[in-house]
Amino acid sequence: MEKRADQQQALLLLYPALRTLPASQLAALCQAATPLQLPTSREVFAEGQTCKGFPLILHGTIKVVKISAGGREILLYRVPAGDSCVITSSCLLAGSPYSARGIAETPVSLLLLPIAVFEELVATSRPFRDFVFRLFAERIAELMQLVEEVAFHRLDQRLAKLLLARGDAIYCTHQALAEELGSVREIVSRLLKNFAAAGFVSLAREQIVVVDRAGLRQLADAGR
Amino acid sequence: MEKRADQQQALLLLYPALRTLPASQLAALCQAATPLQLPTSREVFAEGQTCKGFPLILHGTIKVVKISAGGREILLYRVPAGDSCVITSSCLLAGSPYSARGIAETPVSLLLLPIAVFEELVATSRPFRDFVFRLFAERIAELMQLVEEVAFHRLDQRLAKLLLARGDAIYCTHQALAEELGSVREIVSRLLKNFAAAGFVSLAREQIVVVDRAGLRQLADAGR
DNA sequence: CGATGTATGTAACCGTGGTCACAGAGGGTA
DNA sequence: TACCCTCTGTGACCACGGTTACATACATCG
Repeated sequence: MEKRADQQQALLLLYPALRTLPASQLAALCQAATPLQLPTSREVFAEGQTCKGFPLILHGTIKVVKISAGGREILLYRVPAGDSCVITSSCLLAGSPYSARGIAETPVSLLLLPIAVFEELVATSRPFRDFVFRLFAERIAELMQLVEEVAFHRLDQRLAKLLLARGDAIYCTHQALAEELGSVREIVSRLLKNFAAAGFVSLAREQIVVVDRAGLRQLADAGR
Repeated sequence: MEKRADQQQALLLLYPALRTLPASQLAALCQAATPLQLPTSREVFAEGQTCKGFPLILHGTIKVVKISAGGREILLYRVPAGDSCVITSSCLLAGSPYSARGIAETPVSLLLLPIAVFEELVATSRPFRDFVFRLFAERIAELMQLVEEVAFHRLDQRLAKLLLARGDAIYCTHQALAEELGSVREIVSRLLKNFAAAGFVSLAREQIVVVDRAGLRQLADAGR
């Protein structure tokens, strides 16, 4: 099978933790895993749902969000290729249901490892175990940081930081930025207008160009 | 050593995950661990610090908080006896520094496991591994919930929820409640006054008695 | 070309919650 | 008793950000 061999290659490139596995175990793993393709905007998992396996993401990114009663949305974190969605791991390991929604931000292809396979890997492979722990640790640190920002930082600072993290030319709608921040479109538009007036960015339809990174940086870091 | 035997007893009671260890390994573990006593308000770890070991808490509770530039504080979670501070685990496993502060809320006694011992336990003991994973999973779920609440819920709702979780008679200052919520004393006082006016609670110095749980509940759950 | 849908600009309005500045009140100690 | 310290009450004030309600711009498609 050409296809399957390619898949193994891709897997090893993205997940160095799997490189130390004996070839037989790797083959067994690929055998047992379910490959899945998800279109953009497809819901990967819903809040309150129990979970089916441990996903290894090969292409694309998944966003994990909380949605408020009023329909507002906030991004908790992203899961890019090479990572796995720890919220899923959470469920696997604690047996608790999901507490957020996962949505494919791009077309996504992933391998879904059955729970039994996952548990065996964690038990037998030190690199894989380290990989999983590291994922947990990073998510926890990110989430703690997010709590601090939501609780203590003004929206303009959070928006500035978001823009800085996105590179110099950002192609997305104000609505999308608002959802990432847990706010609403009008406010993001207003703040962006201020940024433009201050010469930090220039605006066009579905496009924000960062002109003065230093200025934005200073705003984002004000009072820390 | 009487003392050491007692310690092992306490450990097994609080940490069922350790019960399956062979006696020899358990003894070695207790041998290698450093017992620590911390007074109330002692800082257990600071933000940005790298970490010394994996703590098993025998008595008391530790609170983990973020502190804003302006000195305001928000509680991320508590670590009671029988748990371990996963933020520490995080650091252990990811090698990253702490991203929050830990403070003893009561007098605390704990055993600090050296990293090597912790890693061996995780590698060899399925119950211990499950225990650690479960801690991670629970913290992540809690933190996601916290993000949602801070981002989308009004302070009166969050305060109501906090009171409900604390039982019928709550002995603490408004300042302490404010710090738990990431707010300030004046606002908590104002909201409590409203609660009292609505007949939900009765107030005295360092004391809040919940009179109408149903009323508080309804407020806390409004719009979900 | 006009029509429709999506993204953006923008103004008026106001509720929540944070800041500041005090005034009392309760409780312990000299 | 007088003193002091902590906790609480309270009012004025205001900034941030969310809501509502439109008006425009821009793009795609029939």
